[in-house]
Amino acid sequence: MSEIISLVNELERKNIKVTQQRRIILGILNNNKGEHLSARDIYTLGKDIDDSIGLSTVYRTLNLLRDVGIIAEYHFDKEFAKYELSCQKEQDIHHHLICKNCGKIIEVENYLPGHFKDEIYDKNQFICQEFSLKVSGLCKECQQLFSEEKTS
Amino acid sequence: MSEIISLVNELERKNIKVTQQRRIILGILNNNKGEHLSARDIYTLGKDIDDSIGLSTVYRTLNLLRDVGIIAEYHFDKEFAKYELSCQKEQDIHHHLICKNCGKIIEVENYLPGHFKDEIYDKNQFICQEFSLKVSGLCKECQQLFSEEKTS
DNA sequence: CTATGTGCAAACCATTTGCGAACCC
DNA sequence: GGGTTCGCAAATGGTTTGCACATAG
Repeated sequence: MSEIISLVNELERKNIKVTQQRRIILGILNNNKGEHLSARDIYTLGKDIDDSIGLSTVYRTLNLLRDVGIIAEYHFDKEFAKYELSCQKEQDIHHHLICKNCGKIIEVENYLPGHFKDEIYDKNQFICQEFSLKVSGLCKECQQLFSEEKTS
Repeated sequence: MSEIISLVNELERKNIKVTQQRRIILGILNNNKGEHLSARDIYTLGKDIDDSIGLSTVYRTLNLLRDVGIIAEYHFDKEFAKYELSCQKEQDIHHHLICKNCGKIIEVENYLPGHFKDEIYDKNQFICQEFSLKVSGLCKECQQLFSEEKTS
């Protein structure tokens, strides 16, 4: 995992101090790509590496990384915030299907037409930096549960 | 505004009691289509109609209406929840551009290909009930601000 | 050396909940 | 009339903040 170095470089390039705690948090995010971690998850994982790390530092760091675009923050349902490294490559972009019944989150590929960023700029003069599609509905398993209920 | 009647009918059809408070809240949502109201906004507006209405009733009612699909709940940024009537007609579906600098929310038409619900079902056996696209970036005005900063 | 970051504990605040009274059907 | 809903006030819990100390550069 040498990608952590490029993440640290990105901080330096933005004139953000690279502290031990920030390095730890970036490492955790980098080792859990594709996962959606809460601030508490990251705090717990961080404790294993450096027991003295504080929860407020985790929050402050996550807010900082979000503001400079290194990580993405999601709010699924009424749950608390979840974080993951921002997608660097266009083909890494994915979206989320959220089951209204069991809360499961399924990641799916990007369904949006490639030109949609341009379309948004042409029509609204709005520069799209990030986008995320949230689809709510019923997952395969919960559909079956409901059809069983009806027949019983 | 006779649409309020069809909303009330929808409640009755779902065997949900139609109380004075629920009628008031539906009315407020119906009179503010296209707006994004917070629970507090609705509470304040409701007070003007019936001063005795309680904030917890507003929350309980909004949760109820959300669960049965009559209203949509949004979480923009770190802000608290915002609500609006669900789109009844396909062509009412819209998405949101959120400016990272000033927080302004711009509504735009649905850019997604019409067949995308089917695509999601075919590939993931997931039934799409609702979907919303959130685009973060810079609005026209804030782009100008940034370019002025650079030149000064 | 100095501005910035950190840990702790307390504060914050939108949202939820418990309970007795009020209300809809 | 009986179960649901309401209003109030108190509790909840994720997130933020104030402050004294530690640390990066």
